[in-house]
Amino acid sequence: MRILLVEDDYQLGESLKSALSSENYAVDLERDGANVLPLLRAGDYDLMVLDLGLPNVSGDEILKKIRAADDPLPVLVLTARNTTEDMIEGLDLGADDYLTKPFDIDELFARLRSLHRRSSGRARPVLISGDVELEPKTQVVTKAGENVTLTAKELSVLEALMTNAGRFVSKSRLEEGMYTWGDEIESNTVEVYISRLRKYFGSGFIETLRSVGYRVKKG
Amino acid sequence: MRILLVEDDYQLGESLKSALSSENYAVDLERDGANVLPLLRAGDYDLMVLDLGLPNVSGDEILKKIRAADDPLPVLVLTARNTTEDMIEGLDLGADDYLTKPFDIDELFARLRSLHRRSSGRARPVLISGDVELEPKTQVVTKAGENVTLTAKELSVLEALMTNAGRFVSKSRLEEGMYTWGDEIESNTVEVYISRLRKYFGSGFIETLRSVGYRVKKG
DNA sequence: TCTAAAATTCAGTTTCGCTTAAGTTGCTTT
DNA sequence: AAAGCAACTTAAGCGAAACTGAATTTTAGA
Repeated sequence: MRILLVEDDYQLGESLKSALSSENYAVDLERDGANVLPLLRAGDYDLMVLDLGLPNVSGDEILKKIRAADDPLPVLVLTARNTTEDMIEGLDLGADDYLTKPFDIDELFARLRSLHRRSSGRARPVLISGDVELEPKTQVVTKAGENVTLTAKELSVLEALMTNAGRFVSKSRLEEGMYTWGDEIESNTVEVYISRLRKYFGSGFIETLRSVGYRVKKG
Repeated sequence: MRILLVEDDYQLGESLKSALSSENYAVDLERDGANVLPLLRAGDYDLMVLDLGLPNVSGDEILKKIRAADDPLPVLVLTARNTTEDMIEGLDLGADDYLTKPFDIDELFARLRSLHRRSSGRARPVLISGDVELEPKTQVVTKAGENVTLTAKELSVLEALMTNAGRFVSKSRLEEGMYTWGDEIESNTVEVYISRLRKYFGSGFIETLRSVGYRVKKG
């Protein structure tokens, strides 16, 4: 799950980033509003968290442009303002949700989960492939009803595969879900995790297509 | 997937080329800006990566001309400049994306994927020929509803045929989709893959026209 | 700070897709 | 009808890609 976090305050930005990372999001932190649109164009983000109080380009501007371009990216807006008027204005601009500082970090998490659920095809709380089930919200995984405990990265790979059940997911795509850009990794980490997942779920669970990617079967 | 890589720096050019090749792109590397337009005219490229700091003809010029000619080719610009102004100027000239040196190779990959998805996502839902369907984005192929798993090169040939359904596609055209120019291979590889595809989809699926090429029927 | 678990790297092994090559089939032309 | 050429098919070797167990490094929690 990739998030673009746009926040100019250094302190807040870094701490939000690490909090989100520990919730298992892949986070890119951007401080300069002017870079946001190019980043979005390139980035394949699932969500954006946008501070409205930016220098250079205002958050409002960014939002307007995104929506003008018909980009359906879910956006959660952060702001210091807190009057009802401001809030309504923000939502009218195309924000999907709104949070006023100071806020509770867990509330942010909850809202992000909800946003994501809403955007990624509504009522599908549980991912299923064969006898393996994954509940994204609680990150609980079961095989044939039995609980399986996975580590964060194992989950990240599994989730990427299962949300794309039936389709091949490339190695680099899987890496994207695990890492923030610039974490340059020159290794076979993905392969290792694929190997681990097969140990948990059986060797037939994940199919390999050489030099294309991996997939799990649908349903 | 064919990419035209325009980069005058020898070192960088070569290493980018090999990196892109290993990501399964067919890459042509051009060092001289003056050759770019003729190449584009001939080349059938899906993407272009353009360094702005070229000798002879400047990258800006090239971009301008391409857009003036209404060529919708997705272009990613590379440059050493990195001020916001330059970036915006680049985008205004018609670049679809922008990356400043030094950059992370994985970021480049991500951006290219995204570029391609955007440009091809526009008008290429599913390719259909008879009871065979191919979803280019996900690389999923079905015959009469049944899933068929193809290898990377098999897919490459099939995709080329199906995007040109109803028309004959020459052998060398099919090779282009699989290889980088200069790899000029004197062999019957294409024939081998045609043979394989017929095994999967029936001998009537692909029609041969001697010394012209192959085609699948439209719709 | 220390320790255990997780993440990552490394290296040896295995697998499988690509290519080649050689023999066969089947058009086409004289 | 025969020759010549293009396409078809099959099978095998090679090499790149993937797999996996274990060692090493990093991280997070006590």
